[in-house]
Amino acid sequence: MNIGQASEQTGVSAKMIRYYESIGLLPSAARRANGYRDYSEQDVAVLQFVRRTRDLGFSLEEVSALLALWTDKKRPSREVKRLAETHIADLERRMREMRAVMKTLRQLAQHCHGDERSDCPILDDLAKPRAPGAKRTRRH
Amino acid sequence: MNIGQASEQTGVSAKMIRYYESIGLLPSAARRANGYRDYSEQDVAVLQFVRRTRDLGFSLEEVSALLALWTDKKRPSREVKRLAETHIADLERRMREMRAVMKTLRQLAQHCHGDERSDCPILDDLAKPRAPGAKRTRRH
DNA sequence: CTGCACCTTCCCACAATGGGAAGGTCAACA
DNA sequence: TGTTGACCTTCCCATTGTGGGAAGGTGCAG
Repeated sequence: MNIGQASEQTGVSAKMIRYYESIGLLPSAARRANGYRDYSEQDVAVLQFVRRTRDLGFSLEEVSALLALWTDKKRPSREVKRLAETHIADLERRMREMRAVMKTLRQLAQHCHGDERSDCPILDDLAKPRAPGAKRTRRH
Repeated sequence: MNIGQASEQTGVSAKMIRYYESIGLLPSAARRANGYRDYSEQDVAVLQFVRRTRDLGFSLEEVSALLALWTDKKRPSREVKRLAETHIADLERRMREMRAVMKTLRQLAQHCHGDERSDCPILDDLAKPRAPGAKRTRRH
């Protein structure tokens, strides 16, 4: 089947399918005489695997590792579990950070009257030097 | 003061200060005879404002809007509050998504025995077509 | 044969940030 | 005085995923 059909069946855009192939996440697709990529049901299954793991927030690098584990019939399930748990821990850390930020923001918003008047505790507070312990955390 | 001092006092890297200036988030800094940027206490206050709003997860675009509201003495506080609340709602949405994903992942991890054996329900499950209602949500 | 929908590759853009090269400047110290 | 090292300057490149679009080939339906 053409890349368009494969895209439709998996929810992965044609653009991304080509990109995944170009970076080596996926093996080179079979080609037909006219140069069009040709996808089998097997290929579609792999794309669905990628789609699903991406939906769960795994990075392409992690997807790649999971894919390798998936196709390696002899790997121990321990590795898979470790990957999943690392990812869960990461999500937990990010959620803790977000909770703290939301708490601050809610407090700020609560004290802002939000009307025609121009004095606004939110802005006053934002202008202060940063809170102790605030970190340069990169969200991904 | 030099950009290095300004960076140290605000926690914004010199690289980023120059970048913020280049994209127009900050006005062009004053220059000394030798071409070095020269920062006043006022400038440092603005940088601290930026730093703090960034820490709270506002995008540069949102920071830009907040900065404009901050320096416009006549703006109604309603606008600021709306921006903050939009941001809070966005964080809440993302946290809901993350919670759902974590629930799925925890269930998967729980059923994976995680030992030497190779059969692994995580991978089996990931290989299935995506769950109904799964969306292509962009995290930022 | 024409038109349209598809495919191909290639380059550009985004958000924010860091890395580093190549070169100018300044202060301190021998 | 000269050198050294810590600054500063601009400029380009990489990152992570994704989309947009150009320029050109293909295939099918009317």
